[in-house]
Formats: sequence, C-alpha cells, structure tokens
Amino acid sequence: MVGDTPRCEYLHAHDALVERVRRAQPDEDRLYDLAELYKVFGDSTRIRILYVLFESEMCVCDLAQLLGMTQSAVSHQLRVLKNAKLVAYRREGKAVFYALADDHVRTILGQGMEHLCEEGENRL
Amino acid sequence: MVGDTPRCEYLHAHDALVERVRRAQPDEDRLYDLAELYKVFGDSTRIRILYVLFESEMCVCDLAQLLGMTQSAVSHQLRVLKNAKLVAYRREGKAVFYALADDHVRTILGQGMEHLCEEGENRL
DNA sequence: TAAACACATGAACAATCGTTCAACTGTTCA
DNA sequence: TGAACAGTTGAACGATTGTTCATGTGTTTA
Repeated sequence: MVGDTPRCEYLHAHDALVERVRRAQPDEDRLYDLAELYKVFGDSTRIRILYVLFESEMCVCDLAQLLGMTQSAVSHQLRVLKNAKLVAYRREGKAVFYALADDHVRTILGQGMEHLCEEGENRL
Repeated sequence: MVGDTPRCEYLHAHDALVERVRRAQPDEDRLYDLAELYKVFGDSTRIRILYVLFESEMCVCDLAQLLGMTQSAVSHQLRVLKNAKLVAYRREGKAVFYALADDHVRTILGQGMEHLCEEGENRL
C-alpha cells in the first residue's frame, strides 16, 4: 500500500532480522484464510450457536427458540458456519439437525475461553 | 428480539432438551467477550502482525516496513492487539518493541491453522 | 531548549457485516 | 395434488470496522 514510508534510522541494523522473519512467514493467502476462519468465530450470535451445539445437535427451530431469534437469522448464521466447515447437518423429515463438525472446533473454543479466564488472574 | 416466532410442532417434544442445554450455557457476557476475542484474530492485517511476532519481537517501524503498511495503520492495529492482551510491549529509547503476550496466542494460532489444513484432507 | 525522530491518537470516509422482510425450496400428510 | 410446515435465500438497511490524513505525545541529541 505504501512504498515511501519513512524508515527509522536504525533500520539497516535490523535488516537481517526483518529479512529472516519475512522469509519465515506463511503464504499471504493462508494467513488471509486464517483470518477468515476467526472472523466466523468473531460474532456473538455464532458463538452462542456453537456453544449450544457443544451440548447437543439441534434443529433450526429449536435453536431459534432457545436463542430468541428469527429462523431466518439463525439460518443465515448456520450457513456461514457450514461454509467454514465448523458445523455439519443432517436432514430428518422436515427438520434439519446441526452439530459441531469435529473436535477441532471444541478445542478452539476451549482455548479462547481459557485465555479470557487467564486475563483476570494476572499470571505474570 | 423475537417473542412470537412460530414454533415447530414437535417443539414440546424437545422442550426438555432445549431447557437442559439452555442451563448448560455460559453467561451471555462471557460468550460476548469470547466473540470479541476472536474478532481481534479475524483481520488479516492483525494475523500477519501476530505471525511476524511469532518469530521475533519487533519495533513498529520495522513491522510497518516488513508489512508494507503505514506506521499509523500498524499502530492502530497494535493497539487493538494490546487491548486484547495478545501482545506485550517494552520501550527502548525512541522505539517500542512488541512481542506475543504468552504461549496461549501461539496455541490459538496453531489450532486455527490446523483446522485449515484438515479441510483439504477430507478426514471423514 | 529546540529540533528530529518513533510512535500514538482522533476524526472521517469507504467497505464490510448482520439483521430484517419477503419470497422461494423441499418435505410431509390429508 | 394441494395445503401446511421447516428451512433457505436474496435484497436492503443500519451498524460496525479498518484505513488514511493530520495532529499530538514522549524520547533523544545537537
């Protein structure tokens, strides 16, 4: 975006470090996809849905009722979760049941929650 | 938000489940904070910054140079990361050096990256 | 002290995101 | 087959978000 940003004077001293770190970076595309993944977790409605599914698979209607939301809104969010491979679904008559896709989602949620808890503890 | 959403007919059959799951949910505030945390990870610029700091602590100017961004833009994002307790900083003369706050951040990044890699593998 | 430097911050604009409303699939049952 | 139901989808509006530009803060050095 910017090519003529003024560089700090001691930059040449850090040049080797900067270059080494730059080479250690993953592909930009991969980092972009990673951000997209976390963006899916970054909405309280979707987090609530995931935590419900953490306990049990559930149909859209029950989800909407439990969360106090429109079926439409829930369905839109389930679509996002489905595209990110975070939930799986199965049809049973007129109803569609959703569940967490795999244990990976559980782990990620757990890690995040741990970080929140540690904040209050001042573990330095 | 919605109180008069039409309920599916078999809802009364699921009532016990819904109620049990509802009671198992963490506080709303906690889930909200968790979403806020992931929101911080949910931006490719911040992910890039975190992955750079994954390799080494670095001053703002070098970060800006490495990422091809304005010092201002980097500084704004570092502020967000700092507020979320994801990075720590120390002053050395005119420069300020940033680093990952703790190993928790590393774990979360690693878990996310693993999920991305597994997507391609069709591990069903 | 005054200038230069590294960084932080506030305002504002463009872009992205989540919800609502309305219409549309697809399944079941009379 | 046709009505009722569970769920999906598209368009649009309001709110949130990230960058830029300009200015402010704090440290060093002449």
